[in-house]
Amino acid sequence: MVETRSPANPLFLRDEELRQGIELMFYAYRDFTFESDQQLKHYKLGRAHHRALYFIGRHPGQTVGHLLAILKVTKQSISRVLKDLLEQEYVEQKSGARDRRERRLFLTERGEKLERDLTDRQSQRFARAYRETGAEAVEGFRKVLLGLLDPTERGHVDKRVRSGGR
Amino acid sequence: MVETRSPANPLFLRDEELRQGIELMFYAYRDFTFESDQQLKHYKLGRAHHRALYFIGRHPGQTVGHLLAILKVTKQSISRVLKDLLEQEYVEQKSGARDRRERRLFLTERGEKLERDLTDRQSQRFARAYRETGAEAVEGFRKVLLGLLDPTERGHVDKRVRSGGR
DNA sequence: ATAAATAGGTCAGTATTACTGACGTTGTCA
DNA sequence: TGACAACGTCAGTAATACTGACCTATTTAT
Repeated sequence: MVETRSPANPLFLRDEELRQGIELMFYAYRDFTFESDQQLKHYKLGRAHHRALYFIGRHPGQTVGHLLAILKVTKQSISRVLKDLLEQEYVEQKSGARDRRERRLFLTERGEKLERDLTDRQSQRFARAYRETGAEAVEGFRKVLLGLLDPTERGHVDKRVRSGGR
Repeated sequence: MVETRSPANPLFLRDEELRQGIELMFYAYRDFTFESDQQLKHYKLGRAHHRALYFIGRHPGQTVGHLLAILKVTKQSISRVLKDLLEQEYVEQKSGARDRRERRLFLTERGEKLERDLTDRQSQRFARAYRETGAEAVEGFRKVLLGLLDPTERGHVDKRVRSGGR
């Protein structure tokens, strides 16, 4: 390792630069999730519930399968979370009009309120960061995050994100 | 909710913009962790082991307490991970020269090799994203990530990251 | 010299998230 | 009617992380 850390080595900057990115990503995600995780405790819910609430709110009427594809977890894993959210009436299901096997997911009023309560903290964090760094930095931020995605995912995510959820 | 989504509402862009950031962050982190998580299975280790290996490699000789402050977990939580890494001789401890209560942590040769193996995938992902988006975007990316940190953390993290681990 | 504080470890119990594999129901479609 | 798809569920397991209590070794302040 010593040689790749030598300032004389042209690989130094590159490796160092990449590691700085990795680390910043870790630290930012750590702090980004912290506040809403705290908030979730009051409701006796976990981070997985927030994720589900968020994406159901973002893509109202999506199917369970679509949610699974976004979160990349198993259906056994989401089923517990969804069960909790349905029981506590944060989420409701309607069977698909065209294909009645599908269960399309929607937030209830109550669910929308909870989702906002949880996401607001994260939004405020982003608002602060955006305000402090400016539009140009934000544009770079978005570009790099998109670049970090799996190439196969990039198209879907870009479309999903840009369309504002619909 | 409808009113905040109206294009006529000046809050529309803002809220939408913030949510796009939140989502991109989720998607990027999801993909960012996936590959090394797969790799970790071969070694029968988990993501927490990678995190410990990474930061021990990054800050050789740091104390257990320092590692805890970085990862923000409890000592009971890190102890299992550290025990595994010590047993499998990826990490070694040396008691502090000045304060012998401290156990300073170092990667072994073996540990460095494993750490590189795991982190390389993530570095390559960053390298690709950086290459595709350019230096200006990368600068913005870093700025925004720093801005997302807890204000109390920002100083420490910035210093840690910029100093290249030492 | 001794008491308090610090660094670290450990035991016990619990919760959350997530996994694999198997099986069942309902509904679509050829 | 039979294959397949969307979804749910049962059972078992694993990883991560938590709280709380208690212990040792060592440093530091009185």
